[in-house]
Amino acid sequence: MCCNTNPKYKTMNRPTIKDVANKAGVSVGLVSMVLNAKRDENGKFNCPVKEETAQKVLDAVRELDYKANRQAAGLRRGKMKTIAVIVPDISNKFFADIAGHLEEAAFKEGYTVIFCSSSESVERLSSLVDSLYSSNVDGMIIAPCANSERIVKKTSEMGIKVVIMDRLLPGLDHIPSIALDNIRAGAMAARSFSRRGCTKIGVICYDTMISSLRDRIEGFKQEADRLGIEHCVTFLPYNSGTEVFKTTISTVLGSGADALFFPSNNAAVKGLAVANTLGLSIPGDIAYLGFDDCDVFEVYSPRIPHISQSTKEFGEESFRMLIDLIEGREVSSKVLEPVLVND
Amino acid sequence: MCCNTNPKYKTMNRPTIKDVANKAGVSVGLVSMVLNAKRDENGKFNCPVKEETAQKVLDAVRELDYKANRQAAGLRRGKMKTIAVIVPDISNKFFADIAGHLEEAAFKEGYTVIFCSSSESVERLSSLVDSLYSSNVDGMIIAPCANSERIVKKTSEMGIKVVIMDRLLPGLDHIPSIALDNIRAGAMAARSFSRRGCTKIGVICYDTMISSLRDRIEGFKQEADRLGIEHCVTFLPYNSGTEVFKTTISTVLGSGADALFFPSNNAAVKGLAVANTLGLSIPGDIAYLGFDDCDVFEVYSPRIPHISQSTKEFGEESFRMLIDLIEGREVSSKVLEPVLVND
DNA sequence: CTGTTAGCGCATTCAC
DNA sequence: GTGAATGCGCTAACAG
Repeated sequence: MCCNTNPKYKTMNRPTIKDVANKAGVSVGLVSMVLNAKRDENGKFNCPVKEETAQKVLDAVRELDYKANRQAAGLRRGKMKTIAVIVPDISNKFFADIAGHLEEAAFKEGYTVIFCSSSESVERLSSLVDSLYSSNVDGMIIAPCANSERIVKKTSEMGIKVVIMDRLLPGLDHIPSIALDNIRAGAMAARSFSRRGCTKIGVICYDTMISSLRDRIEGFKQEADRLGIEHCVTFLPYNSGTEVFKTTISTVLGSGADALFFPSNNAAVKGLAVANTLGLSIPGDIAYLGFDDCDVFEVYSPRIPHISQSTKEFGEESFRMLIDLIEGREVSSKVLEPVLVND
Repeated sequence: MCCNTNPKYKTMNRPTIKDVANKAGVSVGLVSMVLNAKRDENGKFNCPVKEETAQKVLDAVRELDYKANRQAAGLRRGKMKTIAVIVPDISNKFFADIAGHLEEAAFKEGYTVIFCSSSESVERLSSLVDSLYSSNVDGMIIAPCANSERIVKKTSEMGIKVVIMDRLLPGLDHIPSIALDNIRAGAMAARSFSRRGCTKIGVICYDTMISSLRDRIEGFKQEADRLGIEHCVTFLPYNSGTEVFKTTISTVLGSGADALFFPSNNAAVKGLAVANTLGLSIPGDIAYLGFDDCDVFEVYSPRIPHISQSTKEFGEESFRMLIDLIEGREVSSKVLEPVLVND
């Protein structure tokens, strides 16, 4: 059926460009040309091939169900039309949503996206970068985990096009990034509680030292101080269990807090469940403010106020930035605006 | 710095195997040999190279920070040491967990895993398969969406090694699959309610016609009938909003049901939130049974009973099956056992 | 033990 | 407009 019958190279038995050329009665060069030619709005090829020849090629392609080998093309061209996205935790809804929008945007431009999860581990991130580098991806969008500035720096220095997402890294200002204005988000939170007449706010979050969380808390503190609102911040070990949340929330409320602010989605959801367990009515007994667009916030009755970041913007913009970078255009970092929902 | 200075081929300016060979003062063949040789437990190479030469190569690799080009290797070898996993929804915790375990298992064997999400769309699945096929992945693990038997069949016929996961497809018994004993899971649910003294059970789920859901309901019905327990099943449009859940649950309970069974995780979580909103106490007012290991089930007080499938087994076993398939070994389909938790 | 070399599938000059 | 020839980085076969 196919031309590649040389038993020495037991490559998959697929139609190659040569098979197409044979079937169409033209040369491989022509086939390649036709297949890679851009078509204008009328469907005409804007390359020097006879319309008739092009049709023969297309027919052969269809008959053989030929699919180009991206590997060979990439090898020859030096570009794979593939980008990789590395997030700290693909099971986090925020990143999963971004992944969806990113894929959407990339698909439209003919790019393939590969998703990987670093599991908040520097070692895993490092090994992922190596593997993806070896696969010749054209670029990477990285939401780095804590303490990964060395890896990300190295990645960029290896010549890989990199866009940093969601979390900023110290000392890497020269690498384009896209992140929320987290300082502003924190301030927003403080003002929201102020409007609701709260007097003492307990802030609860995991103690992962990532910039986004740090900035949210920093922004919150500054604005709360300015507004003269009392507050206390509690850091919990990463992925603490229910019991830890329970005692923490009890303690915080026992100390006189009338409001809770969870500056990250997972903590906010867990906190909500625990508040339920403790028989707390929201907003009856305490004011609450979560982060990101979690289903539960909308499902709750009444809806839970939260600060939202646009996963659509994150996905689409980060992709655009990376493509600009890959294609040699000037790219500058981007700051997204937080939005208060259900306030 | 590197050898590839031919401006005609503007491939990425990376060290190639040739650079390593030059630096080490040996031939490219030797470098390839050393780099691909397996090492026994003592770290010795079990291939005919002098220990000393091997060391020279390794040194050169380290100095140049050389990383092999998998593309070229894959092209030449006909194998990419890469598998793809396509799930209907990467933001579903069940699949996200499987993804984690799969990656773990694959990593140990030197395989790279690519995750993709079909968004429950046949068209998206089809385009993903094409793209992955073009990338020469060695095999795919597919959790198919509804009505995708044609695509999966075609994929398998194209010569791609395929393992079907989680959901079975009619007429594709010749393709190895791994799935839960969903009939049994359904029966388990019925018996759980029976033990708890429930008399009428409302079953609520999305109306996606996938085998897993169908079987769970089928198994439930059979066993409930055998036990003489009343039941009624309500199908909701896929991803229905809160309001739909609210009215449905109200209706079901209004009709005299004293228990709710949600045979899929997302519906179970949403149902739980809505039950909260309605002021229902669980298990005080109604008995509840969810599916899969969702955080909220454990966070709730008292814990919510649910039927669990081992994502670890799914991940590890599906990978093992695919590798066996790729390496030409005999592979037979696998059925996993459900486990009742918090009962 | 080690060097040499062909060719994987494709894109791209350069002739004609 | 089209065909032929070259080489991307690598592995595997073979020669020495």
